[in-house]
Amino acid sequence: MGRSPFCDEDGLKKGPWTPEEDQKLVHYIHKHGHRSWRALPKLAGLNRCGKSCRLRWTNYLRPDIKRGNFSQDEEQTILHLHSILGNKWSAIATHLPGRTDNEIKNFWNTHLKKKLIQMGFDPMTHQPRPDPFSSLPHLMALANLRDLIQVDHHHENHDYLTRLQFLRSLLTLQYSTSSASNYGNNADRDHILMEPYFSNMNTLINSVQIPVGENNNQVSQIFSTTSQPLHYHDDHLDPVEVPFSSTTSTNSQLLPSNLMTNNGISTSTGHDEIMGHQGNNNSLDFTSMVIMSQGDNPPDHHDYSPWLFLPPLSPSNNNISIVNPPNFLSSTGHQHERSTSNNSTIPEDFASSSTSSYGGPTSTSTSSYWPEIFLHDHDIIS
DNA sequence: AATGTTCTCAACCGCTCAGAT
DNA sequence: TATCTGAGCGGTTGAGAACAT
Repeated sequence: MGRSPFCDEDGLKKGPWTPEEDQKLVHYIHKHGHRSWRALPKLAGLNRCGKSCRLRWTNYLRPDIKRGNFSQDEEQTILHLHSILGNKWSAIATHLPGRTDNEIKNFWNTHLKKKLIQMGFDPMTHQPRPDPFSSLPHLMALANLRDLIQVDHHHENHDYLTRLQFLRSLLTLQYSTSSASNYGNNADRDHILMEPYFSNMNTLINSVQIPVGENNNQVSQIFSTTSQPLHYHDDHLDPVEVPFSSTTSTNSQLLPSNLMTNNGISTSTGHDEIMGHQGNNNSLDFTSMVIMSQGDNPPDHHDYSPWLFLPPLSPSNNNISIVNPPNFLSSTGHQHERSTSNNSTIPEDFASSSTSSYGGPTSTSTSSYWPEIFLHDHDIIS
């Protein structure tokens, strides 16, 4: 591990230490101590800089260094101290005899941070993440999500069940990307994007109100088999609203590259954007995915917020459609009227079934600033 | 078995700060 | 007081190990 050997411009060696170098360093320090790290290498016969010698000694060669895995007690101590001190690794290390700041830092970055995230805590604040739905548009930007969502619906009370199913799909996605730790590929990126959801899974689940007296078997059924796909049965599932709050126009950066083409359409609603392919017939084709965000409502317009529809979730219908609010601005600034959308940003079969929801929040919406996501009962995977 | 991907952690880099001059 | 110097700290890197396909 570490770096390959090479020398700096002064001809001093860098990279991994050899056993011979270690021996020289240990021997010298045992005999003379290390009053001056700068002078030490020359005196010890090492072709290294003093800084490198100090690091090697303090992080590896020091006789009181403890090796091996961190114990449960040590782990708890690190978590506790980190919640108080933050990334003050040297300060934390003073409470863990035999452990170096570097070792603790590495342990934090490779284990404890992930652990906290998976438990639903912010690794920096150690607090549960607030507003679990706040980044839902980011979630929707993941094209593959649809392919991961499996619905098992047997119950008429589909509101909370659908929400749970939605969360269940998140779990699936989390499992599929949880091994990613770097930022270098799409899977990693997806995991990073999804992390707010993953990290908040418990909060998300707890946020779903299960009606008193409901049969919790439904719930346990959804979550009991996180590695098994659920199966979809019901043909008629009413829309369910999933609120989420505002995002910024940088959302477009989160879109899959296949939507960032010249055919891509960006409808700007002040701060927010919707992206999708321009398909045949000048219609928006969101068969791949759709990103949706909460738009501001300028005072002179009724509602600029686009509405995202996750339509017909069925094996026979793979479309994800976008339906515009009464008025919205295109990327060119042209204002579109609801009435001019015949040809057609609104799928005909969809428009009729969801007209009652246009033009503003429905009676069940909790906030006019919350666009609605309609999870329909045909789609989301076979 | 070969190849690709992810994880681990030793080591480096750049910066800050305290003490000396 | 201003400047210099060395030690230490936190963030980052990247080779090799471990794991997955």
